[in-house]
Amino acid sequence: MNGKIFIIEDEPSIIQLVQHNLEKNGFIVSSSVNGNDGLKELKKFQPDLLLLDWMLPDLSGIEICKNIRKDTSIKNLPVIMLTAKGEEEDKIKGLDSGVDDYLTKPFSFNELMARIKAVLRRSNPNTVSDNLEFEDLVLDRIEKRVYRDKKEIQLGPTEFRLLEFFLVNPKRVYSRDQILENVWPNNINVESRTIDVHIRRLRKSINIQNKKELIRTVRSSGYSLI
Amino acid sequence: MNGKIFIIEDEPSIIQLVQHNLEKNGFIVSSSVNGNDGLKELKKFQPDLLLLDWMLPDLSGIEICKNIRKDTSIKNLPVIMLTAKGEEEDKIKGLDSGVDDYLTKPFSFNELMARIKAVLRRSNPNTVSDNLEFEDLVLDRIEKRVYRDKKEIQLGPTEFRLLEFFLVNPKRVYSRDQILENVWPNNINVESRTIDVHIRRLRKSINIQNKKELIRTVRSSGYSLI
DNA sequence: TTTAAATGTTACATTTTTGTTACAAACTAA
DNA sequence: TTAGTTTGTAACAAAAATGTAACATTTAAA
Repeated sequence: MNGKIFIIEDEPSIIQLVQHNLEKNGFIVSSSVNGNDGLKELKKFQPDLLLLDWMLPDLSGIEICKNIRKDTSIKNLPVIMLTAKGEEEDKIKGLDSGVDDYLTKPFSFNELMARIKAVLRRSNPNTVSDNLEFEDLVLDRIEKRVYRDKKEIQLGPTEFRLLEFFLVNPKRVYSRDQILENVWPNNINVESRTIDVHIRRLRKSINIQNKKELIRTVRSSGYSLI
Repeated sequence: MNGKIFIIEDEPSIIQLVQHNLEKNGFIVSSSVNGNDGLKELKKFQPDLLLLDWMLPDLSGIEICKNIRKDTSIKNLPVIMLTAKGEEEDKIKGLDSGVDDYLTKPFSFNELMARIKAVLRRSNPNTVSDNLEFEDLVLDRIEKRVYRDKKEIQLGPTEFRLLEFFLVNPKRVYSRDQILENVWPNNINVESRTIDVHIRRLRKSINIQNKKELIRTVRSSGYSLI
């Protein structure tokens, strides 16, 4: 699970509890204790979902939600409203203001988590593309493509995995053993010299004229990107 | 407000109440009192949303929902679960099975209405057109037809599901395992080699002269549209 | 400068993966 | 039923990827 969640809620204890648990679940979380600041920071933070308290010192959650639905840049932001108001008419008012889901306090974190997942599943069906980039090199894990200087490069499977591995920590130097462990299927035995050959093939593939060499050899240590 | 809603619920009094009120609100409604019939009629009816009871004489609502999420032709159908089970763990189990929202009986019609609107607001913008398109390829899910370059193409059932699956995320590369999971009926075992043959058949079918190949082979990874 | 170790480069046999065809079994509609 | 589709798999062909050996070059230390 990954994604960014923003919280607008004036009670610090709730923020703390929710934020801590969300982070434990792999989310990146930011928050604000009032409506006006919240709206501003929200736009900077670009969350995938908003947890919104109804009762706030300045704006009400309802007003905030209506604002969001009118603002083209964040119009489709999924919102879950958290509130002590459990009356039927409150729920209806809340949902009618454009909220995606509605949860009455006190709530269990597990139910909140389940609802967050349900809402994200619906609104974020296409996982965001996760590309690995370094200088003018781009590796698209979804489409399995690699570009240098915006032009596509054809790599063999091992070259691809090798490059993918390096791109996670570009400048880090990896020993041949580390490369073997991470790039080759488990329990397979190849000589360490084999790596050199694949490095050579990868070099050949990603090299283009008038561009600097991207793979650095560190004598007696291994290789890294640079 | 318009749209089609299907109800699977074994208690006639609830069906009657909900159906009547929904129709008063401009929805077209159809229903079924058990799971197996419900699933079949559902596909014919092509609703925009499903109201699903948890406890049914044959299948449970949870099972139905899981079935829906695995069936490519109705995978994205929004589901609201109606149930007497109000315990926290039930809610979580329900939401985790792929349900979009969860409402405990007894509920007011107005709250149901508000939740229906909230779910439709979220899910409908993406589902506007039931056609999947990519370049000059068009797949009509309602009429089950496929066109290339505006001319109709005849596909076998598996070819159709395969193409439908690829068209949801055209450029994404899928492994044979992923394809198997999503395109073949559940709990069926076919060899991964079988996919290759169906890919070949699909290629043959959608290929026309002077047009580029649409299916890309990514060696040791799988296939994608391109 | 000399020497040994490390790394670069190339070629090639082997293995793996994929394409293609054919065929029998399962399924469907008339 | 029967005739026609659809489906899964086997078998072989073709293509691509892989590992290793052999030799060349570079590097760093003596």
